[in-house]
Amino acid sequence: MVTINDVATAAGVAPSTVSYVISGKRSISPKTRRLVEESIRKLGYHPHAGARALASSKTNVLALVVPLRTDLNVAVVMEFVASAVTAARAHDHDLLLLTKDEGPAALQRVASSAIADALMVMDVEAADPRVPMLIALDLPVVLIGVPDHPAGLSCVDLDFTAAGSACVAHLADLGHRSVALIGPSPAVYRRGTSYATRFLRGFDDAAKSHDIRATNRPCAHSYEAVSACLDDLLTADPDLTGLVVHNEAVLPGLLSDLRHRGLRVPEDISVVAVCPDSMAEQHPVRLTTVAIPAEEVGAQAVEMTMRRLAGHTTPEVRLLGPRLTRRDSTAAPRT
Amino acid sequence: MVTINDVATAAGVAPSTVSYVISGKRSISPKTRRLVEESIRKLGYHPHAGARALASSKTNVLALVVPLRTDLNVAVVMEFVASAVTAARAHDHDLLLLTKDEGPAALQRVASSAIADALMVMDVEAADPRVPMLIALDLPVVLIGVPDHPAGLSCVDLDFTAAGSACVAHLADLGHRSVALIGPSPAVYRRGTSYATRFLRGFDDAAKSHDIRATNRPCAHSYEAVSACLDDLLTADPDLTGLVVHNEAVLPGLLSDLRHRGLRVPEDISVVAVCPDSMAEQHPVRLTTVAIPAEEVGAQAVEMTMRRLAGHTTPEVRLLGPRLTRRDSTAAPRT
DNA sequence: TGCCATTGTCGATGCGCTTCGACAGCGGCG
DNA sequence: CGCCGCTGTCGAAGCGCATCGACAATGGCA
Repeated sequence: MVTINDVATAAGVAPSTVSYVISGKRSISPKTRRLVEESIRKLGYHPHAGARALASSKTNVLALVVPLRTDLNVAVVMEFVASAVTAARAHDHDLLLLTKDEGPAALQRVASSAIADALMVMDVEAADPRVPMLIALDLPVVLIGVPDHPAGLSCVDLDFTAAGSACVAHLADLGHRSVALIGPSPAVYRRGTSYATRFLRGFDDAAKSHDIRATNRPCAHSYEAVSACLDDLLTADPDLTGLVVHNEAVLPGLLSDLRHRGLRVPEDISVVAVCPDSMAEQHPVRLTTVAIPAEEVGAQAVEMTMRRLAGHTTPEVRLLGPRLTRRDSTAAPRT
Repeated sequence: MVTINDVATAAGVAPSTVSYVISGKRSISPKTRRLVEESIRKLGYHPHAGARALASSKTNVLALVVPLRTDLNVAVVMEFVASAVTAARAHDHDLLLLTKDEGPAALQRVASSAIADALMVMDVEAADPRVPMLIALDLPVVLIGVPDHPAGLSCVDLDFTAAGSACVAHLADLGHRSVALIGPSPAVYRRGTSYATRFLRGFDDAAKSHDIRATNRPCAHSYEAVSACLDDLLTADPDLTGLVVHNEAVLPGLLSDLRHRGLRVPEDISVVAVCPDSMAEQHPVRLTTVAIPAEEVGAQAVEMTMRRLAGHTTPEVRLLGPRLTRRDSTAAPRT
């Protein structure tokens, strides 16, 4: 293994000088800098991460806690993770992956073992048991999602309330008078995942203010569940002309079932989906969507984390404005 | 921060004794052990990861390199990652996530900074530029996928050749005489991803040995591509009765399009999909599948890695046998 | 009873790095 | 010309732990 001493010897300087060349924390003459940098390159020197962590109390590692369950969109999680990793690397940090399954204890462990410099936590529930622990932790923490009591924690998320409203507003503007929300699986609501509730609130509020009929129904992933869900909604209101789908996993089944029932999209029924833009084009009808900006959320989360690490201590809550893209799955209802 | 010294003082022993209690590398009297363990618990002691890494040259971290591209199934990658994280934790290791985008240099960096004890690399191409570098690395390395020249590296993967054969055999056994393979997107082949080629080989071999007509065609993700692909295949052979789909992303579009054409599954055409079992039930017709055992591959990869870390130096290549589950999308062709 | 092997514990050392105080050299100023 | 304040470099200390050799205490055996 190549150490800082090897580099120092090769360059004919003291080890501390090499350290200062690398960190830039003291001024170095151009000549010395060149000498040292050359030796580093020539020897292929990389500082030992453990030694560095020990001496400086910084690991240059960010820990990310992700949910593993499958009743929640895998593609979104993956997109988020990808973007977080990339953003972290851009700030010269690595990404350690933890799972929600490990519970609060894992967070303790990571914090007190000095494995990571900061925590990012996905899939935060309204009354998440991890929140009080995270607050006590005295590491920078950024939540993806917004719990009921974020206290001193930073949060970032799509503004789901606004997203719910945007979907309804779009349909209302097209002239629809009766719409339904097909929500996440019942398990998501049961868990108290806050985005589901927030979206529903936005949906209901907008329906009220636009004075249109609105119902909603959670829906599990299986084809049977989707089919039953549609049965319910269409029976309850045969005049239903607009569907808001806040559940990416059911989209294929749903569209297929609609066609099977002889309902054309968008002629007979309009569909607005809440999903990543990348999914919009994978269906026979290009979907009008409110995008889930997983990539942007990931980048923002990292950026907020880096700000905290840089000393900005005031927590922030960032809610990203929804972006609705009209494609081919929505139209004015037939009169 | 609580250090080993604090624990030692609290327990009235030397720091080294505490260390030995934790590592179990020397015998300790029951009395002392109890005393120390109690102090550890009481103080909430967790060894400092950096210090430990420095002193022992072990990080208890596994690095996993994943592909970020989206032309390859995200769900499979995610499932794999999830299983790897879980398995790693079961062995008291953490998982560091790297992306394929960072290229070979990132592997160098991780190795020579002693950030991780071993590397697991997904999405290995036939002539992957990372392979020679990995061989030179002198860290334990486990590849997910099989390159042309694995030299001294361990590999684990589904036996895609056998999987391709199994699909054809199943259709042939049902009485089909003409089948087609809808493969991954052209980009996957272009990249030289070995599983695509291996699957195709198994498919062709089995077709030959069962003496049935077989064609194949790569297919991109968009609905248009799927539709064009079906046009081609059905034009080329109107008597086509069996489809093998080695491309999870196109399944929804494909099934939808088949129905649109008036082709019923399985009455008019049988479909065998290669995908995770979890996807089989999400479609109107429950799909006969050869499972992509991402979870098992992840667990095996970690297990192989741990074996290497434990001193088993001989590399192994493990190919998991394919498992075909018959569901509702395959049947005998109408005569 | 005396010796040796075993068991259990302790101190000291060093892993590779960052960081702090010290200080030599130098130019600018009065 | 002499002093001061920079700039650039060095040496030493210490981060928290694992590990090695040393060694006291103990028990078994002759």
